Amino acid sequence: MSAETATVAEQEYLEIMFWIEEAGLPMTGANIARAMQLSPPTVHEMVGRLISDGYVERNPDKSLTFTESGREHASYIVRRHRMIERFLTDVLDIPWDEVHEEAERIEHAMSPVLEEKMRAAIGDATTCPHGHPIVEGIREQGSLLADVEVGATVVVLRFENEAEELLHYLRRAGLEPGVDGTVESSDESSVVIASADGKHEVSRSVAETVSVRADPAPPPRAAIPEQLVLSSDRYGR
Amino acid sequence: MSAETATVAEQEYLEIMFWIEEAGLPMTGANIARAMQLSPPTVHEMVGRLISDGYVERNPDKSLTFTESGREHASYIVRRHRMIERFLTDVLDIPWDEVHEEAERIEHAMSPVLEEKMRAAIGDATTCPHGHPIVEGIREQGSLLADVEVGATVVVLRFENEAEELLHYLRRAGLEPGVDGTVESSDESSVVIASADGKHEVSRSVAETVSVRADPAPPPRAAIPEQLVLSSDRYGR
DNA sequence: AACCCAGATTAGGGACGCCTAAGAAATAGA
DNA sequence: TCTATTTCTTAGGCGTCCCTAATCTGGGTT
Repeated sequence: MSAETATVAEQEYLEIMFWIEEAGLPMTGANIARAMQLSPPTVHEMVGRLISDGYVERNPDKSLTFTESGREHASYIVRRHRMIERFLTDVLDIPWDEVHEEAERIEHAMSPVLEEKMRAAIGDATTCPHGHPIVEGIREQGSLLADVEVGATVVVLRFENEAEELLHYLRRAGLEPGVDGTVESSDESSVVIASADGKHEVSRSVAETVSVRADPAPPPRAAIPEQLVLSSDRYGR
Repeated sequence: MSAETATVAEQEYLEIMFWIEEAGLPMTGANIARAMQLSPPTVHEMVGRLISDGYVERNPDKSLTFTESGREHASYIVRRHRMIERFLTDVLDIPWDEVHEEAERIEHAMSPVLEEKMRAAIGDATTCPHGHPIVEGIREQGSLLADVEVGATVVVLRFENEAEELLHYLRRAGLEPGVDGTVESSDESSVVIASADGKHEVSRSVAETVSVRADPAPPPRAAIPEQLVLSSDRYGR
């Protein structure tokens, strides 16, 4: 219950936890450890600090919940991260599949003045280059590309997983937020979107990390898929 | 003799040491401690690391000297710092008396890609906003404003001390690199430059931290003044 | 010669963030 | 229900970077 300001490491935890919550995954130590590639004891220790700093609470079932303050902090940090990504692509012309880790590093070294100037420089952009909202409350739910039936028209909303390897793959496939077209095929191995600038094929597992606006829209998924899972012990963001 | 890359802290030491050397002050533990506002034992310990990493050597008289590699590293870091300052003023429109500390923070969090893009964004600028060279070998020696005789014409080359408080003072006085005029008066308490846009008055002690091109030029100083000293136990940069 | 001083060095800690090893608890399968 | 797997937690460490207290050293002072 102290902390004038969260440390850099604390901010990184809050950021990851916000992603986990947003993705609908259970906010647990194990999931944080996987997402951050850290050992469970390390995460356990840090979660303890986050609790004593009043950002997080432990539920009876051991899962974690943000406090009011914690969610606000986390949300602010994540939105700032996205704003920086937008700055890096729009102002500095860095490819959108390379900005996530860059933003990760510089976001903890910026003064409020620099942040303000960056915001001014990106104009009225409201999403990060991967389609996530910079401002609150404008997130369109959408559907997962993997669930859309053949023949439906789709518009790519965003990429739910920002692991750089995945983004490289998506960029090579020619997909990015805003791309629109028709689902030409969809089977166990891959999904193909046909759009004005050609066909875009991605593996089915990757299609589970791409949110789209679809018409007709598929029925909502009963259970949220583990969109973030890169492998059994590795999540992306 | 290891270190694939210097740690953030090591880089900060190398940076300060480069400034100290450039200013002609003896490179000693005591001076580093004063410049960085750290305790002598802390500095001693880190200097030990810099030595074992091959950046620095200890002379018989206890003073320090860069190795070839050390000076290269330090020079690179300092020039990158100045490039970032230029980026912050020219691209993001941050006042030049606020960019030093900002650059200090973000310079250690940038990838080579970001660095390249920043360089591209500043165009052909060759100095930082305080007049220091971004590229090697273009440093004009100049004279200290405090030494220039009344009536001489002067062009401000650079500010030798980048302590933010000093920069604020200089900015309020309307001085910045490139300003030209005539020394209107110079006494124990202050120096006044008259230029097209009005008169600029600075205290004599501050005038000892301002390098100018003067005509006629004063004779070179026998001993270099402690341009960096802010107070007995505090140096600026 | 006894002294004083700045600077260098040694000794002993501390906070933070990370780890491995190993035990405890809970959940899921068979 | 009983075991197997996963998750949580405790214990004990490590590296980096910082600190205070105290001692050592090489010059100058008086």
